Amino acid sequence: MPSRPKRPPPHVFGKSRDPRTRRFGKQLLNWFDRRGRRDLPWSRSRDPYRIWVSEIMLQQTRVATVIDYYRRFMARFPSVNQLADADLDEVLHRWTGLGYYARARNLHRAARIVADKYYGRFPTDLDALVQLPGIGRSTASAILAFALLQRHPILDGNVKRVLARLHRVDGWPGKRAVEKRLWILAEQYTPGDRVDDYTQAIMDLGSGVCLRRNPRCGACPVAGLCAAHRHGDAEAYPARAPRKVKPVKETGMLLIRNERGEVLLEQRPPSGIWGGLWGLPECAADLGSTTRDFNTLGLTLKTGRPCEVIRHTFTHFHLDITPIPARVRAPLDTVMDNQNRVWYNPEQPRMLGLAAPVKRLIEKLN
DNA sequence: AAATCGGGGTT
DNA sequence: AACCCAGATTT
Repeated sequence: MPSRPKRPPPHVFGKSRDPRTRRFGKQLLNWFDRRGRRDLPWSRSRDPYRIWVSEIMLQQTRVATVIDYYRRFMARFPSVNQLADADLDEVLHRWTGLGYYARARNLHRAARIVADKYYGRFPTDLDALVQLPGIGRSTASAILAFALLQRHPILDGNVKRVLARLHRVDGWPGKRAVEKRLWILAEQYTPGDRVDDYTQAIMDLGSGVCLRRNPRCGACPVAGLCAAHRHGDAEAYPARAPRKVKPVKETGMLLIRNERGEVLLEQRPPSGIWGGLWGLPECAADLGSTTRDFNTLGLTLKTGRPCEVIRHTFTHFHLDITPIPARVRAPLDTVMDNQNRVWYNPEQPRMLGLAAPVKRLIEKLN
């Protein structure tokens, strides 16, 4: 555990900040001192590893869900070296239920880089941290602010909302110009003194008070400084993304059972949809009942009547999946490539990361 | 059904 | 620099 660094003296920063900015920080920290949560497993930690894992988990999941996963994850991988030594499949398995497996893969990759290149110690400058997979500017800043009390602004979804309302920033934050403006505001407001508390406070304000809908402006410590609150249109900020029509794509998924009731899974290519996860072999959606050779699988299959289509929706398209049950009639000469294929027993799930709809389909087999 | 969200990737 | 993409959950 790294030793706790001293806080920079207050006079180093903050003297030149304008009164409004300082009032914001003061009122926010005051609120945090009274209402802030400090009882979470990663709260008050100065260990970059613990902070990093919590930040990655929290990117995609709410606090209440993260707590248990975080405890288990930390119990199994107490240090970055132990995470680096683990098999990816086990890391993915421990992640099952949190979703967003790409982040677990990045976590594992980054752990190996930290272990190999930095001898298990996290880099202490922003640029080096941002080089690590899965760590962008905001996450890197949060790690350095919490672990080393370095003054860096963060800009996660909660902070974006707070700042967009505070200054009635027009436009969708997905646009470069809007995001840039928000980063400038974030930089302006970030204090040198108590940067860790400030960072936690502004995130908590966004997640607990400055809600996307029905913001609790009555409970907000900085409502008096908020332009949107003054105009009574807080909910209009930040502007929402322009929406588009989602195309529908179709695929068939083979539920191939063997005589032991196991189902055949394939590991997907490392990039693209469900990258690196295990899934069912795909085929044409309109494959009828038939017996035919599947040369790529090395099997002769008898496919049955297709099951009901399930729709899985991504940000950009709908995927209509037709599950097609199948039995193995005979192995072909082609050798099963054991690296990428596995017989999976739904009764005794193995340590594999499964794509969400695949998991649903397999669970329905029981 | 729509909105959400930081990071990665492409042009 | 200015986009688009992935993925799963909540509302």
